[in-house]
This record gives sequence, C-alpha cells and structure tokens, in this order.
Amino acid sequence: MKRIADSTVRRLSIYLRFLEEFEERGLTTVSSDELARRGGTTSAQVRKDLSFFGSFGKRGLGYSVAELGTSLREILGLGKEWRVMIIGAGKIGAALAQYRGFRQRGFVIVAAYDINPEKIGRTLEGIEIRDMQQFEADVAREHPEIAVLAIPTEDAQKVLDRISRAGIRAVLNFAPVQLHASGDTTVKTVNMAMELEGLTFALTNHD
Amino acid sequence: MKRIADSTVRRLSIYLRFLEEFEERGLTTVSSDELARRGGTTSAQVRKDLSFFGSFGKRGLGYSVAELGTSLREILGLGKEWRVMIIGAGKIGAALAQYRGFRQRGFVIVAAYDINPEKIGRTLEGIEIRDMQQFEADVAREHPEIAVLAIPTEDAQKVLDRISRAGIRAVLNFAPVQLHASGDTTVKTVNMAMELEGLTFALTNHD
DNA sequence: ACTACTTTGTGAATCAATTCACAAGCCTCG
DNA sequence: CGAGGCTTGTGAATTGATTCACAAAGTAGT
Repeated sequence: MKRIADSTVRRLSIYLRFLEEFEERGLTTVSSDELARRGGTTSAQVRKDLSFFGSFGKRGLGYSVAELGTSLREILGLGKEWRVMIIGAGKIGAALAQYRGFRQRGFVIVAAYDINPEKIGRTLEGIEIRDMQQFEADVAREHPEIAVLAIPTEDAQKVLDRISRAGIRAVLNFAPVQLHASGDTTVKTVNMAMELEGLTFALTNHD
Repeated sequence: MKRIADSTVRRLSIYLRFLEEFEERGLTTVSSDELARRGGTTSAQVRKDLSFFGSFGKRGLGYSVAELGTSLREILGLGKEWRVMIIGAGKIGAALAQYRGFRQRGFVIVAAYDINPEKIGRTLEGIEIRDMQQFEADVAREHPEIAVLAIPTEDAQKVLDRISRAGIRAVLNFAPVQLHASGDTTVKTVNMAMELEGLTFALTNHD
C-alpha cells in the first residue's frame, strides 16, 4: 500500500483528540471545516488525510463524531492493548511510570529496567524495576511491542541495538540524540532541546 | 529573507550536537558526508541546509568543527542568554525546573508560576514559585523571552493567550493539545501521546 | 608546477505534500 | 418529489523539500 506521511499521522492524532472532546460535549456530527479550524489546517487537508484510509463522511452533512473516532482509533492502532517496557529507571523513567496517559490509551507498562543495583528489585508506581541483564529473556517470554528509552545519551544507541535485536519493533526515545534504527524498527524521539532551539531560532533575526 | 523550513532547523540542531561530540573528541574537520551519515540524511542535504545561511566549508577539505559549531550556535540563537518562565509547578514543571539541559544551553529559569496557594511561595530546585496573578506584572518588569507551558490541557489555550498578550513571543508547550498562537508568537509542542500514536500506527498493518 | 583526488556550493530535476476547484451525493424544506 | 443548499471525495495544479549532478576550488604527492 501507499506510504503514509508522518505529518498525516500526526494530524490524525490531532483530529482524534478533537473528536474525543466533541464526543464529551455530546456533539454528533462534525465537518472537515470544523476539524480543520481546530487543528490549524484546511478542510481539504482533513479530507485528503482521511481519504488515504477510506471514506468516512456523508456529503452535505459531515462526519459522525462517534464513527470517525472509532475509525481513527482503529487506524492509529489504538484498538488493542500494547505492552510497554521502560528502559532506564532514572528521573524520566520514573516520570513516565506515573504518566496516566499511558493507561488511558491502552498501554500497559510491563516492567522497568535499570543497571543500578540500588534500584533493581524496587518498584516505581507499582512497576517492578528489573535488572537489565534479564531484558532479552523477559522480552522473549513477555513479548512487549514497545520500548521506552529513558537512559543517558551515551548509551542510547547501544541499548537501542539491543532492543531491536531482542525483537521489539517500536521505540520511544527520550535521549537527546539522533538514533539509527536497524531494519524494521521504528524510533520516535521526544527531544525538548531540539524544540527549544526551534524557538530560539525563531526569536533570532536572520537577515 | 527566505523562510527556513522547520525540518531544516531541526537538522541544524542535530548537526550541532554532532559537532560538539566531535569537538570533545578533538577532531578538527568534518565533511558533509560524515555529518550526513551521523544525522541520517544525505551530504547534499547537509550542504543545502547550510547554504541557506552562508558558506562555511573549504572545498576538498570539509568544515572546521570549531567554526561550524560557532556558526550553528549563532544561527540557532544560542549565542545569548535566554530568560525562561515556567507556567505550572506540577509534575512536569518540577521535572523541567531540575532539567540540566536548560543551563547548559544558556537558558536561565527566572521563576515558576502556579495558582495553587499551597505551592506559591515555595521553591522548586531553587526556583521561586510565584502566584500566577502577578505574572503579567513580572513579565513587564523582567521581560523573559520564553515561556514553558506545563499546565492541564483544558487551561492551556487560555493561558497561552495570556502569555502572548503579556508580550512573550516563544512558548514551549507540554499540554497535549494543538494550541493556536496569535500573531507573532511561536509555539512548539512536546507531545508524547502523539509520538506514541505514531508508533502504534507503524506497528499496525494498513492494507 | 602539474596531476590526481576530494569535497563544497548550487542550479536543475525530481519527488512529496498541500491546496484548488468542482462533480457527486445527501439533507431539508416547501 | 424537486429545488436549493451543504459538504464530501478526489483528480489536477501548485507549492515546497529533497536529491542529482557537476563546475569550482581546494589538498596532497611527486
């Protein structure tokens, strides 16, 4: 099938969030134009984005909030439960362990991993901190789909390779480095430093 | 002048990070091809990105690590000190207050703000938590350039408007919503939920 | 100083994403 | 049930980003 652009997928996430808001407010239909206004884009863009996956609206009327919501959740893969392992039980790892957005969206945190003997065996918001040495064996047994990488920059690439070799195909990376994924592994990086630099760039005069 | 694409600015950040690594390792020159390999792009892309801002290399030799680093820091606006106010002293706000990357890159956190009387007056890693009511007056007096928005989703747009009206033109948003900035205010959003959905999308078969 | 080899900087060409524009379909109301 | 009014879905056109390809300019070795 046709490759879908990252930017399209991001917009689908945005649309879904609005649909959920509309659902709460009891609205039943919504037009591409309303979605566009809230999402900072154009109605043509909304319709084009959706058109990659099918035809969800009714001409003259718009989209059913409930149906489009269901379809988007389906498309984005939010219809099932995903098992997540957190690598690194430091500050970011700890913050993530208590992040409620995970459960709300159907993610289950299976375990956290660390190499610090002080931390191993303890729990983080009810999540077991395990020895990184047993990571591969655990993955083989519990087959999680997603790994969250929350370790220092210098180890990130090495551990990503390990995650990938263990068979996990999706990684959310919080280390502020560009990582190189082998083969069919998808990596998404959350990098605050880069966003900040985007801001200072915008604030700086470039003549 | 010509508008620079977001993607270009993000890559400049990446290049800068590598240059700093190279600098530490004592390397003096680097080619566009090496930068490209590390940054997951092509050498033509690297050269094109840089060409928007000038001509920094020597044909047949490459780029001086030190000089290109200085130029990139200049371009990205990292040459000066930026004053930051954190809005919201909750979990994310607290995590940001102790984030060391801020100082390392020349950002100074002036203060944090909250509306919870329990928190106002306390400090967060040495940073004063002030009453949100005094925000506008403080901005007028201390003129920070950047605001970090770390408050619940439902209040985010309202507070962004307030920030913008107070005269701050750059906002780093951690609330998982699409915000609409008025006029010349730049907003960058760090949204983990969206990245996660990008992963589940990738993991899901789309036939 | 000449030759062989590198690597930059950049127009031109290609590839990708967004916007335009409109026929087709559905709803409402008289 | 037919006319008028919306709104979708989608090819075509446009705009934007990336890649190609090569002249120009430098280095190194002899």
